[in-house]
Amino acid sequence: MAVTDEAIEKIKGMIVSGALRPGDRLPKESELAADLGLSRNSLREAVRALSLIRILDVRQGDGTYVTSLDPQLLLEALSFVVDFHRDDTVLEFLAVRRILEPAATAMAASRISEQQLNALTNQLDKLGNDPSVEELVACDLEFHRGIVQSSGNSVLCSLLDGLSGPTTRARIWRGLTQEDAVSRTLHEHRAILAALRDRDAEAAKSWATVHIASVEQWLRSTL
Amino acid sequence: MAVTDEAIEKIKGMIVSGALRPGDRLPKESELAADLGLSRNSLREAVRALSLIRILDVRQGDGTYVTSLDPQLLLEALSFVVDFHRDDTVLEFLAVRRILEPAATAMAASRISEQQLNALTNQLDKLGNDPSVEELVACDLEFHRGIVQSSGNSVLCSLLDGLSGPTTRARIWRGLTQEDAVSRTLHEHRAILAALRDRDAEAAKSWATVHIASVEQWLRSTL
DNA sequence: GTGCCTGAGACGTCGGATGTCTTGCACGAC
DNA sequence: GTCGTGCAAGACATCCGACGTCTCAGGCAC
Repeated sequence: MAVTDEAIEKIKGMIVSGALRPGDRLPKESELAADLGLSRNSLREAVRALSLIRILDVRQGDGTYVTSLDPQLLLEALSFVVDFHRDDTVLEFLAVRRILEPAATAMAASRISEQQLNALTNQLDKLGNDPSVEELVACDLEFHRGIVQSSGNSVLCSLLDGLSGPTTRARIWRGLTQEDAVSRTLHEHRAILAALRDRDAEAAKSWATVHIASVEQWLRSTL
Repeated sequence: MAVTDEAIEKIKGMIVSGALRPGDRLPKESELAADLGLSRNSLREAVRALSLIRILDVRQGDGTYVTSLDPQLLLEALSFVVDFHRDDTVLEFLAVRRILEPAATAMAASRISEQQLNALTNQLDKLGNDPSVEELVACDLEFHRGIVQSSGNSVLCSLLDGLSGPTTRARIWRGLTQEDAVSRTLHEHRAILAALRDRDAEAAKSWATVHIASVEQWLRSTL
């Protein structure tokens, strides 16, 4: 194994074993390189790789630190990876989202706060009845993110956030080519929100499924 | 933005835009560095970071290539990230798995081949009635992976593969501390397999839920 | 035709030099 | 005494050039 890969594993080991805790500062590059037995150049490759996936946080002029290691932060790297997927796998991502999002919405039904419900309502009201496609899709993302956050599971939330990225483009195409898509989306959002307000997990789940399935069906028919 | 980060973005852009396709070979380091306007060292940091998440594949003495970009390959990086999570978030991972795995099992019910069913049967038979805990957990992983592969969604499959890692340890603890866990697991596996053979998606889903929920419940009670 | 050998090409690693940024401290004005 | 400015140290950012190691292809011997 290359020395850089060894260094990656060793740093990973230090964190997993607890020798380095979230927020801790690493020894300076030259020291750490000497400790691990490699050059500073090679060590930097390892550090850079770990910082790309949000394990380390390097601050020029200051030092290198272990991040909080929150699921949210680490799964952020997921969206970077997901960006690379080509359009022919969008359907698979969408299928996964169709599994997760209704479940998250159902979970949210029993946990969402009045405050959050009002915030979602305001958000939908503000959008009006005839938004642009871009506005609608942005609102769509925000709406679902708000609900999923209320599921209380940060891993689930981050995962959906990462998966939603690649389907965003698909939703924009749909809005541009399918005429009733906008009004249908608005209607479905209202229905989901109403179900949440009723604390009706089953209804919320069903509406969420319908909501995503309609995108999926459209996409499947156009590919 | 640092030159290395710029390089990462530029390489990413070349791939996403299609200028570089899966399997393509990159210009040699010195050339690419010159093209992108940075030193070879800095470029190498970018390449190393992208190879950690399986975007690039560097082969010493040969060259640097774009990987296949399969969902399977890219989500493999997920397990690397997941390794960093501390035990207090295992429950959240397990909750996500409890959503995905039953859904995947249900999908498999209508698609799984006779051949695959027989393979799973053999696998369970080979394990016998009194396996060691380690054997059981290894078999458990293999069993579920086989089923999820039959769901026909490679994104789903890779995602579950990545999520299953951190819960593995939990399952081992359980096997060691809860006496009837082994026999119960064996029984549940048989039940899932029987449901699949009957092409009964609903039953398969329910058994899969029960299967995971029992681990989850035990874990929740011991933390 | 087969197999070994060799050389070119490309990545792997290293050491050092210089630039840039952050931070903390000391000094001086108010 | 307090606040603000300026300097200096520490740490990361970037670069250059050199040498080691590995892979692969082509030539040569059998």
